[in-house]
Amino acid sequence: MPKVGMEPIRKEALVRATIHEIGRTGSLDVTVSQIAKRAGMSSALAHHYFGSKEQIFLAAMRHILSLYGAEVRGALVMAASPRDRLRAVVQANFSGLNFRREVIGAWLNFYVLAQTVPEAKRLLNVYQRRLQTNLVHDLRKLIGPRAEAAARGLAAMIDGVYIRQALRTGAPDGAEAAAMVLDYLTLELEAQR
Amino acid sequence: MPKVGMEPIRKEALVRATIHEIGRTGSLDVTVSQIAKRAGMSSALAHHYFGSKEQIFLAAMRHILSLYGAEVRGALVMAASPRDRLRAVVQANFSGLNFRREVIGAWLNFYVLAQTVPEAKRLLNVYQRRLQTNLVHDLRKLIGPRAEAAARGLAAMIDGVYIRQALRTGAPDGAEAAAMVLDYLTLELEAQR
Amino acid sequence: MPKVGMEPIRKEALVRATIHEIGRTGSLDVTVSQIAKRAGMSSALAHHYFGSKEQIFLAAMRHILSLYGAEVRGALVMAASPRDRLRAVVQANFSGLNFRREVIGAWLNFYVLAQTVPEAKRLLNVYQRRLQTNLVHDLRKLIGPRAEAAARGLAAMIDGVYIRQALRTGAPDGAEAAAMVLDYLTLELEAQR
Amino acid sequence: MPKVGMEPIRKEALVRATIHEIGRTGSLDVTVSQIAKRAGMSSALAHHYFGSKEQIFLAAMRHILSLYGAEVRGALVMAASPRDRLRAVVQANFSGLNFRREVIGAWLNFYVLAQTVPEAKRLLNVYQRRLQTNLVHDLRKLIGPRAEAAARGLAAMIDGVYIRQALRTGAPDGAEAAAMVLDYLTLELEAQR
DNA sequence: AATGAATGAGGATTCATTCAT
DNA sequence: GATGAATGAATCCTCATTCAT
Repeated sequence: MPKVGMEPIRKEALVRATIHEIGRTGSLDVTVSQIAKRAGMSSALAHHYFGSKEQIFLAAMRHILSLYGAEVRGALVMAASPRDRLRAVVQANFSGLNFRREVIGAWLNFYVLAQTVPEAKRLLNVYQRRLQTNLVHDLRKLIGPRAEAAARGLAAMIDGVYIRQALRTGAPDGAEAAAMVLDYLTLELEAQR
Repeated sequence: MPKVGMEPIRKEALVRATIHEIGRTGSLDVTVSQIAKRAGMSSALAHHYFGSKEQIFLAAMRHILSLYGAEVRGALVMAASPRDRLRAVVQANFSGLNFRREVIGAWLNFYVLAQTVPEAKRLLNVYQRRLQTNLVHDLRKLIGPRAEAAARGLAAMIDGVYIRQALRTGAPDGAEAAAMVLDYLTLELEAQR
Repeated sequence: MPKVGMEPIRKEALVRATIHEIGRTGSLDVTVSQIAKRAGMSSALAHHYFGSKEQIFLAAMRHILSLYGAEVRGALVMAASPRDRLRAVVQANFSGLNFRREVIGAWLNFYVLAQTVPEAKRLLNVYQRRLQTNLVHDLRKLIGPRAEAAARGLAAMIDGVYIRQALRTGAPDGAEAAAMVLDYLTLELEAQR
Repeated sequence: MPKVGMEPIRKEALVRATIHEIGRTGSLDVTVSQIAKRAGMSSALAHHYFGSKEQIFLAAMRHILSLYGAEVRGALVMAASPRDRLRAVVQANFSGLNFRREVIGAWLNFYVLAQTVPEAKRLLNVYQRRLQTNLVHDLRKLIGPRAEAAARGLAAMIDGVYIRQALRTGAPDGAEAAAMVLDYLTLELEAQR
């Protein structure tokens, strides 16, 4: 019987290494060899499992989006009121495994990848739509017809905070970042129209 | 007689071509040859004038930032009250030569370039600081100590709108984009604290 | 109990698959994996049985040459006169399992293989000598000293017909091919010198 | 003014080197680096001029076919009667720059190339059609309706002689090869039907 | 000023082959 | 007997950059 069951282990190692390398260099100009080396294997094996560099990148994206989704879902189970849920969603963007230096760097580069690779674009669109849906769902109960516009504003600010963090030096401060968006959320909720 | 005074002409052609190509491909993976070809010259000449690909990119960045600055200044001369000035600054981000498809694509990629090239990072920081200064200057008169935070929020949303536009298909709608940020500005100004 | 006696079965499957793949692609640029996959096993097993890709190719050659030899011998048992025997030999080249598309493609590539691999060259030389011997044996009885030259001419034409068929599209027409060589044979036999 | 006019020189050097290398190794498994090295340049330059390995191969094929065509045309100008012209065409196949070891090796491999590359197939078809036309043109005057079949036989034998020569060791003997085909030609011309 | 010529360095990808189980 | 795992060694091709003219 062959040595078996390595595939998921190797793939995960490669995905981690990819995120790490993209985050470290801040760029998609990462070689498969670099990634493979960091993951402790030959570049040939990386190709064996993923077929191409593009697929490796996409797997890394899916991983990040999946972590993100889990974080959001995790935050939501604890929230009761619409107000709490909104705050939870916002905070999930800046907590846990999400708002780490390397993930932020990777995220920025995925936006670039999406300019070229249709599947990357699709994945980002899925992410955006989910966020929008999540926000609108609760906003509507609180501010009615203005929910859509407010959700777009919140989503834009979240993305903006991410991209700006990519320029900063030093460790990201998730609390500070969340506070900024939460302030905006409060304004929207308290606006009297 | 030798051709004289070609340098600024050539350089400008290269800068334009660079922005165009980055915008077109949505990526920094643009070859010097592509750029030079579009600018109507050989890649050797491009190197002759700029020395390296990195310098070409930086010149393109400076060009975009300079266009941006001019647009903002132009908008400010017509504005009288702090409120008008704030609206003018916001709108300048989404009007004229700024909020075009190719410029948006280039902008996104400059954030990536800044991860690797210190001078690019410096340039983006200058841009951010100016925007912040501009906003705070007038916000302070209207909302006092909350000016700093509000300015950061506005700047983040502006960047977020840019990055999100990069994912969209079709021509950018500057008016719609500006409206989103102006709504947020209004909220900040009307907040009662 | 271990599976026994698999070796000949596996080997034959590999040989068939090799001929098929070489014929299909019309080239020796066939990977061991492709061959093994078609033969329903892993490429590791292919190596286990044959030791190297070269040995797989050589086994395929031997297989084809052996089919060829059987076809010729089979044709000869039914022939009585020298004239009949000559016609039988010629026809055997273009009948049965020989003049099939994939075998023709493989044959052409074996000539290429023979340029590099001595054993392949040796095998093709054996084939050529046998054909020559067969033809001369009967030709001598009919046309005496001109037998050698005529045999060389016939053999050359046979090979030429093969190589030309490799360029054609569509199914090979063995009857037509045989007729061409038989016409030439008739000329040699009827020549009056 | 730039250093200029190298292109045809480089291209020709590459074509020669390609034929040499294919002939030497007897295979298409020749690397661009090998070819470029023999042609006295970097592999990058080879790509610069030809774009791809396939194009280099095709250029080599065209070169050989063009030499071949020139040889045939050269032989025809001196021939007067149909009989002379036929002999001239046959002999041209085995004289001059054609029936050299390396060219023969290349020729064989072009048949293999034609299995994969459509343009290579087209080129070989052109060659075959021209030869056929040449032969039929004069044969018809001498043997009427049998011309077509006889031309096919002659062409097949010529190709067969080539492929068989590829197996031999030592320098090709053009005279001997031509004699074999000329004998067959004589038979066709003298056949009484 | 301008460019064709030229290359070194590198990168994705492939594949025959070996190994551990 | 059988195979998934694993890799070293290639190979094609690209590209920023330099140079001679």
